[in-house]
Amino acid sequence: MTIRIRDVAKIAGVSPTTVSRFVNDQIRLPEATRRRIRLAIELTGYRPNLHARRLSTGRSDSIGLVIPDIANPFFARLAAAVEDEADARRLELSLFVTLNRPGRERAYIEALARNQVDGLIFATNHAEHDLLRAQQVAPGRMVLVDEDVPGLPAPRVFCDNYGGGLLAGRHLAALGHRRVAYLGAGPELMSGRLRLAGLRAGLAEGAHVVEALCSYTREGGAAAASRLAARETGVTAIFAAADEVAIGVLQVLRERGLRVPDDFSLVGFDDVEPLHLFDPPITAVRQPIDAIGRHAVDLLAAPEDGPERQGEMVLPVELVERASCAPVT
Amino acid sequence: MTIRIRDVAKIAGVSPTTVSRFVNDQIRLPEATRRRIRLAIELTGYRPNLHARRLSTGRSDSIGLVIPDIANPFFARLAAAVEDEADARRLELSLFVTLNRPGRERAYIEALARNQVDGLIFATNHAEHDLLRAQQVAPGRMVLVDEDVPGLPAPRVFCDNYGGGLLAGRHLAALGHRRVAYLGAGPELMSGRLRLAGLRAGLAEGAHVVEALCSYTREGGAAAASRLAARETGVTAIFAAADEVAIGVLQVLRERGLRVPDDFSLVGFDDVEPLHLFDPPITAVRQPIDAIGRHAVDLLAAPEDGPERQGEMVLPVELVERASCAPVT
DNA sequence: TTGAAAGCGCTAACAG
DNA sequence: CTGTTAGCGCTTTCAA
Repeated sequence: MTIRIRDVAKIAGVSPTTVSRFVNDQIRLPEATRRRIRLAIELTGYRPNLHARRLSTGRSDSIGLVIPDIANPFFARLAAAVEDEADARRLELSLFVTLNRPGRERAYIEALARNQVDGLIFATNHAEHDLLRAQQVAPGRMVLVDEDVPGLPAPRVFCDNYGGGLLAGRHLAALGHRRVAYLGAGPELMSGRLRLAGLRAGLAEGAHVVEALCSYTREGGAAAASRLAARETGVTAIFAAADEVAIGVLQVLRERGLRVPDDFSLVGFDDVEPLHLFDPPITAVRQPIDAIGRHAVDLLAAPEDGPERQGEMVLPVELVERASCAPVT
Repeated sequence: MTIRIRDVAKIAGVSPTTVSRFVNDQIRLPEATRRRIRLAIELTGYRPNLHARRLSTGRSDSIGLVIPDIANPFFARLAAAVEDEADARRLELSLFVTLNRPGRERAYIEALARNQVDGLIFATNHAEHDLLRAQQVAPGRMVLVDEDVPGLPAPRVFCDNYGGGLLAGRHLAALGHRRVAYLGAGPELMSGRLRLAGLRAGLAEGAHVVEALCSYTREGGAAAASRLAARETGVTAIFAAADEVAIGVLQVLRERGLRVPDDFSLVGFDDVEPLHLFDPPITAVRQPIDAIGRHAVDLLAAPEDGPERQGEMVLPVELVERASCAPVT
């Protein structure tokens, strides 16, 4: 007992075509007819069947957001931005969580290929990119955010990773730090490569950086911090290349009775956690997450082959100074 | 130049029906036939068209999660749990964010009515429920979580709000607090009503609670704390009925040079933020967020009219003691 | 300006 | 066990 478009048409005394055009707002009708159709719709409680429309048009007016983990505040914020922009464009948003599993990443690209969604905003946090590169992705239907997948033909929206590292490095250098630890992703990830390079560039000539590579998670940060503590490195400051890493570091430091900034200075990256309420408030590089999300949706919704479909968009970061960095004594 | 099921069928020398059944895994075929079909699919790169399937079956194998705000860590965690369980059941997840706007809430219920999704997991944080009650919701297609909508015919999954308040109240009572502030939603919301009632019940006979009602947001918490500070209440402890509220409180307290727990004891609710790293580490009632999410999906996926389709599920909470509460001096 | 008719690609009765 | 046939409900070309 579903109401079909032809039921409405019959009642309104017009053809299904006319009702369809009316509903989709692509026809100008005499007021009398408008009223009759409107009435018929009201009367029957007619609701267009989305699946039928989608089959017919081949579009779904929906996009997918592919991220490693929605419980991670960084991606949650990104999702909020994407959702808001998508909603403004009347696009439905599907949430695709990968947990960094290649199988899931492939499945979601597959979903795109099946037209389950019209486009994909894709963020990945792991280095096994061969799987992705092998996939055929229709042009204009995918945009990469946060992290690069070399060779994948899609526009990109990143923050200024190098600039962020640079800001952190200079800040630490100004405080006199000459041995600093880098905790974050390795060079196989663009973000790791760039943040580290920026850090190096920002530090004083001849300064030394100790690398303790880890994933951008609390566990990763904690493990890296433990490894670091086990060695005699002479490090006086720590650059955690993600807030989650900083949290892991903080946990380990606290367990060992080490204090920030007295024993180590610390700077984070992302600035999405309530870092200002921590003990101590944490200095961090702030990512323009909202802008990243908005631009990504923009690119997906932009007219095919527009000029902005190409290339890479790099958004500026800023350093938010708080109380976790002190001059070296 | 899309590959249709009949192309595959032709190549494999069978009927479309057979291919359909094969693809949907609802037929046992001679190995030879299996191979021919598999080969044809491989050869053509055939991908079933989801929209066609959905139109044909009337199902979409997708559910929607309706929440106020995905950037709120509580809902982000809930989303993670829901996503995980949905994925395990091969259900697609649409993210519907309302920002507590009644218009959006209605739109998403509408999406359900249109079969855009098969079911809805619905969380709302505001009191204007008339709009919702007015909507017709097909039975078994919606489950309420986190907050109640009186009169809406759907199963419910909540945490033990009363029990949480009780735990907080007893804890504070044991420390000798006799004047405590409640910061959170008012009685129009089930959570507010129950958490407050629990708190009252947990406190000592004759203890006094000062209500400073506010939304479950940082801003709400900050505003309520400011109002509270402006009055001479003699309060020695604060029960923030959500982590976000506690964060707002902490901000205001810090600005005014007030200290926790020296000047005020503080207990939060949810325990989803990294409260253990705050200054000081915050005591809080912990919600079983993952369980809530899983059960919600369960209920949606459960066979129609199963026994568990009815009624209300209340999941236990626990008190996580940290350093934000001190005995009253 | 309006409508008839032909799909969109798949599934599921029903018949063989 | 396999295939034929008739839709699912909408959009859209094309003709009137």
